Amino acid sequence: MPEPTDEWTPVGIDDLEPAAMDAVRHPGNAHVKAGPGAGKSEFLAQRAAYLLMTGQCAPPQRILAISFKKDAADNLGKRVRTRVGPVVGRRFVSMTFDAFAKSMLDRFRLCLPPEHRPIGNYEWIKVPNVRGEAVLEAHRPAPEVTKEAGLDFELRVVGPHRLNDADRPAGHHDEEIADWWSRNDPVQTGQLTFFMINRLAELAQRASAPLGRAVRASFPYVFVDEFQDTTYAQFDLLESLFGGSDVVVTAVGDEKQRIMGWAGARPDAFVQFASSFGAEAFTLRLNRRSSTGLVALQHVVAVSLDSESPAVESSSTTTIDGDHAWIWRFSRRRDEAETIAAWIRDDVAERGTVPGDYALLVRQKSEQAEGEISDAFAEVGLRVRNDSKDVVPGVPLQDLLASPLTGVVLPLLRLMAGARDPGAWTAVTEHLTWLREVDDDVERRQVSEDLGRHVDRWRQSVARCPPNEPRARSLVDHASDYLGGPATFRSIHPAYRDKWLLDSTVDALRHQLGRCSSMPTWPGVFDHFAGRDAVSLLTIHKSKGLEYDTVIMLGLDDNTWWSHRRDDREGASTLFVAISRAKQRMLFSHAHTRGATERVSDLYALLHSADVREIIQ
DNA sequence: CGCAACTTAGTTTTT
DNA sequence: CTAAGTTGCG
Repeated sequence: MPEPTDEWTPVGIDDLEPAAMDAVRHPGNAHVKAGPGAGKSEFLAQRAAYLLMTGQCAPPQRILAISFKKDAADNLGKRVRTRVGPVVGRRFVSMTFDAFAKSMLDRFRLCLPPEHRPIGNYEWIKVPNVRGEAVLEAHRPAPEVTKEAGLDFELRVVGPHRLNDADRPAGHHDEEIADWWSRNDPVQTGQLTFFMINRLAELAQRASAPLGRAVRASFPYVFVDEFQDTTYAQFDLLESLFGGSDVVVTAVGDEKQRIMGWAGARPDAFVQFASSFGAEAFTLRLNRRSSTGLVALQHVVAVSLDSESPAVESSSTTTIDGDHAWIWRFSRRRDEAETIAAWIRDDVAERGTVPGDYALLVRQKSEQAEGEISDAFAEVGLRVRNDSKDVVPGVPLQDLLASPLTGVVLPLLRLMAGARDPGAWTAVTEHLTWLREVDDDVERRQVSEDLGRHVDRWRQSVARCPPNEPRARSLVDHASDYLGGPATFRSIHPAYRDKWLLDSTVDALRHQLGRCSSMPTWPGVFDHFAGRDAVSLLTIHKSKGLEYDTVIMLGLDDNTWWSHRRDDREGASTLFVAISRAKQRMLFSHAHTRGATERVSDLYALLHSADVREIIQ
């Protein structure tokens, strides 16, 4: 392996802050603490570029990048490909934790001892067949702890424990845990939850040393994003596979953004990682996203979460006049929706922004919020787009837009519609040069010319017909054929080896483009599809990792925050995630008919202490 | 059968 | 907390 080199410079960007530069070149395990806007994905992309392009990670070795959500995994893969190109980019494998665990189980199922070996075509189920009540009833005469009942039993009681762990000291829940596994026996039922898949994957690699060696040999470098949200099962899988080995693990995250505790995230993931992987700590201190005023607001909330929270410097410029944050008080929800809609309309007109620069964040039930506000928005000519809604079953719009398929089909369609878009041109030619295994300039020019001819021919024909649904749908097939068809996508993107995912994504693309075909012009159809013409509506959880010019948080009230307790750190973290999505402006909206502000008064106090003023309508 | 009383999920991942 | 679903009584 080549020695780490000092001569390397970042690819495609001007520079990285010194701590990021050090972490990029760090030869061992590292945990990188990066607050909002610190450029986590750029850091990971640069580290990937460094490892892949300096030969530290030489073919056929690959980098494994693990994220929690599909859109995050896709976006990271995309970022790396823009930095290292599509050919080298193929050695960067970006997938979700669950997809990784599932691929391990599917490949190495036969390594499991027979009593734990599920059938090959097992079925994935959302919740276990036998819930906690049945187990508790059998083992505790009077089940006193209701918190552990129901679905929480899998999460909280069984969750932290490895399967068949001989080294584990005996504990008082052992019999209950064994009972839960036997009642939900995947061998008998052929039905597995993702938790079970994770635990079985971990057991499979523990049961077979060659399995672990095979994975470690192909992936000498591993990235884990959003590490603060790692569950016990996920942590154990990482530790069993990579702990104490030659594999270099880079964990990135921000403890202040840990908002998945209720879903089983272990609160001490970073501390555990530091101790069992001997990881060195790096802290990024720049915020490239938010203006100085918003960074100051974020810092107040950050300090309430962690009194040692370091000062962060903003490297973004302020583009607005007046307040960067305020609390808006309304009596009725209708007033709230109408005032916000009119305000966005005026702000767009005044500042030359687009509706896509604005996001409405809710804590839960985005569909319900959509029903409550979309009429008021329509009245001022604004559309609201619910990113979490499924386009076709299993494919939310958020995932469709981030998908690699959309990433190349949409640029091609834009070119066909007559766009002069260098970014779109690059995306398509890179796909084609990879597809045709082109590596010299003459052939590259031929690919370009062929694309030019093709795009022209299309402009002469279909582009002259007005958009309608059948035309829009057939365009997707046409573009996909020109790009090499489904087989190509399957060979380029490991995720599409799953036939269901590829088929559903193509279907979703057809469907969504069909829906957008009511626009009068083709460029209009594609803009509408990309969603820049609509205000986004999403939950705070789904907004993690995203950014908007202006963020409006709806419903900071007792009813929406029913589970909030004073000084609950997860509540403050949720607020922190919401606030830190905003680049220029952060608004908090409260409608009195939705609930009081007693229970959440500590959160209001926090905002007041950061000099956020109230405007009473 | 119909209604009242009671319980549970909500914020995520995943085919 | 609310909304939706389940149980059980008359």
